[in-house]
Amino acid sequence: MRLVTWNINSIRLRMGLLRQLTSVMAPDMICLQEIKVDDPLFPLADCQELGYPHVAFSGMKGYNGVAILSKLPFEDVTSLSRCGRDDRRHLAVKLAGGVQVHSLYIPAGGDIPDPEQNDKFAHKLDFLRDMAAWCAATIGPEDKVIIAGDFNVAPLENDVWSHKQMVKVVSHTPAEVELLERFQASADFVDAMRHFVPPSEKLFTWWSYRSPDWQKNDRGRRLDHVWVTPALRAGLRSTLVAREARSWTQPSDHVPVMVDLDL
DNA sequence: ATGGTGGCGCTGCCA
Repeated sequence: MRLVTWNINSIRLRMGLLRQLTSVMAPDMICLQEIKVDDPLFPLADCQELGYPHVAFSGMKGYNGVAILSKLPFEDVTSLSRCGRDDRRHLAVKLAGGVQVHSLYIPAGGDIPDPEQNDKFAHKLDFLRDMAAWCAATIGPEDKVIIAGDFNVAPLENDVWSHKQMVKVVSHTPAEVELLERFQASADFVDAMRHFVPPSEKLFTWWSYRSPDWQKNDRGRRLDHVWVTPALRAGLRSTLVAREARSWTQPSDHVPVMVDLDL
């Protein structure tokens, strides 16, 4: 099974790029984040025309929103609310055979890395705690679960262009990294990308819109992740970051991340 | 130290 996760930053604006992605990579499943469209306006027919008859989506007007496109049939579509908010950041489906696939969009957290001064950072930390508690309570040791999405945290030193210059910048602060690790430990998740790429190697999935020379300076971060439970570890086959997508016409600031695995 | 860009949708909010 080939799975791709992508923060598309408006599905309606980038339907053409989604088509490009499907023709280049031919994924069986696509987890999308930041679709930025209310459910009644979701381009369902367009997604099905791309070869994905099974589509789940949970959107809202203007912000957030997650979706799952699939060639494989699924059931038990669940839109999960986190931190008592209905902000459309977590969607789960179940494939035949019981494998769960989740599309997740963790809050970015604003600019100031202090929960006392910044409600958005407090929300991000709460969201990470919520995920850890929920996974610990609902995922058993034999369960096959894939959680993919924009986690908005770059945990390792080589998940950012400069650990030293980023350690006080939201996305790479110790408080977030520690809670992301707790979330990861809650179901003993395997980081599928780092399963193949050693931690000594830089690996990014996002480059800011604010640096026009993003290729030259390469000041990226690895904000997008695919995690699998131990029951799927032996099935992991390969991973790829579609870095070239950052140079597509009118790109998202995130690029697609692909993982091949046997279920 | 600062400001830099982009999407939504029409005013600032969010990333």
